[in-house]
Amino acid sequence: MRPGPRRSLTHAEILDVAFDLLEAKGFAAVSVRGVASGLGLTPTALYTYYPSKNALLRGMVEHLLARLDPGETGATDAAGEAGAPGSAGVAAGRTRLLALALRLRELLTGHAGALGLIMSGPLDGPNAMRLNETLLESFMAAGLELDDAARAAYALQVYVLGSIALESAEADAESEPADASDRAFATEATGATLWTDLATFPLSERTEAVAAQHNSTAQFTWGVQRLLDGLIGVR
Amino acid sequence: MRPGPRRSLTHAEILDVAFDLLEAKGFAAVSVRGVASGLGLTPTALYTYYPSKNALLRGMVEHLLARLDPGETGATDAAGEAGAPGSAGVAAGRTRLLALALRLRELLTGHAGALGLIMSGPLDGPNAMRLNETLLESFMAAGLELDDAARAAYALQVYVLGSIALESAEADAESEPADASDRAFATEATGATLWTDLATFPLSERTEAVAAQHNSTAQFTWGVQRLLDGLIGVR
DNA sequence: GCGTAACTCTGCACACCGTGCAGTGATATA
DNA sequence: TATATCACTGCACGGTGTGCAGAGTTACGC
Repeated sequence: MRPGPRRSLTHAEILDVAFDLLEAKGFAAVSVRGVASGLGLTPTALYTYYPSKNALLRGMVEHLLARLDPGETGATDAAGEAGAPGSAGVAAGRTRLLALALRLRELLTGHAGALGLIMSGPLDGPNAMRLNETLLESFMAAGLELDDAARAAYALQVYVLGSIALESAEADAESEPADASDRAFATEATGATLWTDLATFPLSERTEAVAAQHNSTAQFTWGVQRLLDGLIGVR
Repeated sequence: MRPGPRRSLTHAEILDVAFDLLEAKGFAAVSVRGVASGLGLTPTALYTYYPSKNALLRGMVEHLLARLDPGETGATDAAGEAGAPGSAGVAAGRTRLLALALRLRELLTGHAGALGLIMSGPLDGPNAMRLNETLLESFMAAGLELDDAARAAYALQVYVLGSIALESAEADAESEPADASDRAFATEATGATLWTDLATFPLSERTEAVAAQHNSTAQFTWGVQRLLDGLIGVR
């Protein structure tokens, strides 16, 4: 056993406080000082547990992914091994993939600004690897060969994270009341084009109703389904 | 004409300095103070041009998107209008979509940490709208009906941005030399699982070579192609 | 049993951040 | 020419991540 006094906190306690802060006050409120004071100790004491704020954020990502629970591993196709995957295996794999995508989105949108966490580093923790492994299994159960499964697994993660990115970008803007003036400044900045009316873009105007629903679960599901169509489709 | 002294700077000059900073020192270096000093004036003077740092960032997004140049509008299918789109129109639409996706990615990856820009607010500037309109046109040229085109356009943007997100997350980590210790802390944080060897995930291990190429243009193109398969496919 | 090394945690400090506010000087209009 | 309006400066405030020195606690080798 190592010398020195015992630690007064567990990493789990720290992460819980961090997530409380994230949910209550948003991503910007997750500061070293904020978390530390929430735990009743000095900011620098936190550096005993995590070598940097970034490491803290990465720990949060893992903590989140630990709650993913990818379900049973692809035992269904373990029987059929190298044989041609039956259509039942394909359907099961696809169902599991959609469920994973939805669950992942749910986890990430549940905490405002979770995207900032993911951008704190690559997804290479054990739980992230577990997710990747499950995705690979599912895609192979759906009939893909190994290398394509790897690409497909990455593509699916890309889609989910991109979805979160655009969603949170829009969510941020809603909290800001100064829409018009901000936009005016921003567009004036480009020089040439003044602020253009929506009517200038006829197609965009006619799809306004659809665009308003872009962040809904239904349209997220639609997008994932189309992506899966392309990924595990005939070609 | 309004009273008061003339402005000494144009918005374009400000944005140029901001982009220089972005490319040279990364997203974190794009600070109000940094940009201001690069222009030879006081931080608060910048607030004459932009009401907030966020407005500056949004201006940068528009500046970037202005260089997108979506090419000629879908004049090819304007002739055939409501008639069934010929397979030539489909191919042309698809080609244009892929080109747009690649160009967008190129623009965003060209500047390190451009994702932070996009997350500064929704993509609702005139140039973003122009992009959206072009995407809608192309998807309709490829045979989609209006509402599906809207969903597809959003899905494609989601994919491109997600791709950038994961890419920049990995790029950030490469600049950090303290890999092992950071990771150790992060994974210890989850409590249960210690740092697990790659061998624990057999499929991930076998796809390591493929995963190493995830951020390449080739695999980005592969993903977009699969997405387009699903979006404009037979179903 | 005791020194010693290792460890946690505090206090202070630094450089930086976004931005509000008051003041100064230039400028076009009445 | 007086005045309102603008660009811009200087100062200040409260916040950020984190490096460094020291104080106190603990387990191990002698």
